[in-house]
Amino acid sequence: MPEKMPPAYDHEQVEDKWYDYWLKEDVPSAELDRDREPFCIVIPPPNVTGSLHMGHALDNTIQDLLTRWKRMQGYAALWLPGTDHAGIATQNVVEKMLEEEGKTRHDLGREKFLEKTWEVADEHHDVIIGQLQRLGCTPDWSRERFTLDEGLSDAVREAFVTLYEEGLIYRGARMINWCPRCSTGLSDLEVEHMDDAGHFWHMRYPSPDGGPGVMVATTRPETMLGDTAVAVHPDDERYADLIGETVILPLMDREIPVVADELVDPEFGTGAVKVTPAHDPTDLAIAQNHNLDRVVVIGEDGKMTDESGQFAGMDRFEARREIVSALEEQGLLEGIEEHHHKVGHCSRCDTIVEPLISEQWFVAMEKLAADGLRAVDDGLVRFVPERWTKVYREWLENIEDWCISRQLWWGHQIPAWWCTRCNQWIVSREDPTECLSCGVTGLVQSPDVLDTWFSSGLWPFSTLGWPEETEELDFWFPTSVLVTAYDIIFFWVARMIMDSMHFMGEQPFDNVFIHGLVRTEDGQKMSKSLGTGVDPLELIDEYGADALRFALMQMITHGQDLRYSEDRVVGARNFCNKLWNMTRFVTMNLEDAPDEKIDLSQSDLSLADRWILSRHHRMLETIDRELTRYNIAQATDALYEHIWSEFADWYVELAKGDLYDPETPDRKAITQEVLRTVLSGILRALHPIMPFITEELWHRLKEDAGSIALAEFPMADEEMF
RNA sequence: GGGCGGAUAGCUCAGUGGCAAGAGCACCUGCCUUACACGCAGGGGGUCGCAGGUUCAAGUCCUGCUCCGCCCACCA
Repeated sequence: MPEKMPPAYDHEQVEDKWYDYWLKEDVPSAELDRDREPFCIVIPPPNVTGSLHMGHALDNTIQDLLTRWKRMQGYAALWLPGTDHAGIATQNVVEKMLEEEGKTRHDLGREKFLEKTWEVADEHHDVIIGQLQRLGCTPDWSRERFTLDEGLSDAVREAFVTLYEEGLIYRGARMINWCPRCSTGLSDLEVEHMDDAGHFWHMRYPSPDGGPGVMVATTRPETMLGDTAVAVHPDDERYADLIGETVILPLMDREIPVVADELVDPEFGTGAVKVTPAHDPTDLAIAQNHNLDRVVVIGEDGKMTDESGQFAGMDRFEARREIVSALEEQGLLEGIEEHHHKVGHCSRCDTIVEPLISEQWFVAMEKLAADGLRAVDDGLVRFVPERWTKVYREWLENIEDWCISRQLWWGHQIPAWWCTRCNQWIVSREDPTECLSCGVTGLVQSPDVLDTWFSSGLWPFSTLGWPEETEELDFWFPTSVLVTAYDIIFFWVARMIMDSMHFMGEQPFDNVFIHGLVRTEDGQKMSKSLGTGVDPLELIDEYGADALRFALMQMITHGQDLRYSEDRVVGARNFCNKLWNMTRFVTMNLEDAPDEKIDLSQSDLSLADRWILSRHHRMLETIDRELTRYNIAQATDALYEHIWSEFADWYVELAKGDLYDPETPDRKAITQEVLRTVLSGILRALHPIMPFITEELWHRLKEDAGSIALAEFPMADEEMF
């Protein structure tokens, strides 16, 4: 006899027990079994920058649900877990910790700083794994990976060297986004363009003969110190006479030419553009058309360089103020307008980025992008919902080369060594001890590390063993589905597809299921720093993991952001209680059930029996159909509706008549069989969403069934009835 | 400047051209009926953003517009 069930479900009595049981029973482990169909999901590796938020809870519940569902259907289902070192993000977290002690990373030095970062990363890793387990997630822990572990580092090196050998990675001086605070180059994606309130300063560059010269307008007066020309549109009649002439650059007393260039928009500002080739991408393009000099006036530290005359050494924004007042004193400032414009900020530390010409490593994107486009054009990768394909396409069609080197410490150091004698880079799979050309020893490795997304791009195959030709790759690759939010389609999804097409010759995954972001009840972004974040663990403590999972799965929409509301979790907790009490009722009424299982297909079923069995079948079909289409909320709702409105409200109520009538023992036996059959089917179907309570209730039901064998739980590929 | 998404009950949202538009929460009225008050039975509440059009039939398809949100882009 099972112990008596209390009248309310208490998740705390259940959850840890079953997670330990799953580990003991090896439930998460995926067996490479060629007699079964492969199914594989690789986790979007959480950053080891902190703990998991609601978005992770959502994303990982979906993956756990899909994995459990496939596992129950008999697939060789692998959900491969891991974490991401998250280069710049983690480095920033550690730098902020040091800042509180009044230190910078340079006070520690590279080695000590990395030691500290490993400590922080390990700590966060353990928190993250604990959180996934509390959530009930069952990825195959024996295959867990980290983007900085040995195997993945080998994969990174293999990818880098191969691309270099193919001429797809090159080093060059190009204009990039520079964060003076992080003191590193950034990729275009790592810059957030924010609509900042600024000013539009109109200033006059007079003619050498003392004439009026030309009026230019700028939002960044400090760059004027590096001007080497003024540009106007070739067809702009206002300035026709000036083209080919020169003007005097104020404050620097430099004579600079007026050039004509199609890139100038005559409608904007004064129609005359000050040209600062070293600090603006458009200006650089103009400079290249006219062979203009580049004068670097802003350094990597965000301070004015020695080329800045009297402003040398000033912070760039201090210089801006000083220059404006200096121009004003000289009567050359002819107007200030309020001006809202997009200003690039470092996505990690919010500092205003500075466009600089810098020597960096780049990935040439043209060929890779073509491969990436082919993947969707040939239907190798399918986005769900389909509309994201267009977003993906448009990004790839307009892509620029990718700056992959970072002047940071936390990450994969670039496998390139400088030979001072030959003045060339040696890029190699093995750490070279001497120059391959001249044999000189004492080569120095580039101190730079790779953009963190370089390693994540390889994730779907590096985690399965690439560049080794492993059995795992052969069996599980391409993986089945990638589950992620839309905000990293460019950063990550696109790069995985390109890399996979390039290195593996096939797609990394057949489907990409894109979901939205979890927002607060009033639609704000959830953010720890804004205090709008909700900690999934607190909800699990209060309502249980199953309630949280169920609520999240009910809220999923296709690529639409979802608003989190605690009411949903309360509702899901109530649903758990309903389920608990349904099972309590059924087990109480099964105590005197016959020892022999009744074959319902040979029984004289009542209308109610036939109705609930048919509804039950319909529900199972709906689940399968909707999950196949990634309509997770629809599947979840179908369960809820069937369990509560059909089974509990109607069948269980109707069953009471038969159960309590001593005159009709045959009827009662059939009813008992139907109750047991439908309830066990419900528990199985619900298990991928609510694994803890269903496992508990299943075992209670099974115990109660005595000698009658129920199909093994949670395997559902056996006969349901 | 380009692109995308949304606008359906007080709130959050389902709704895959066709029975009288749905759910959860909230609200109202009864019920502690021995599985469950985290519950049961019942109820009120919507000109489906606006204007046209296609169709026997439109919340659903087409066109235009309004408002909200997001993404991309080197307009100084």
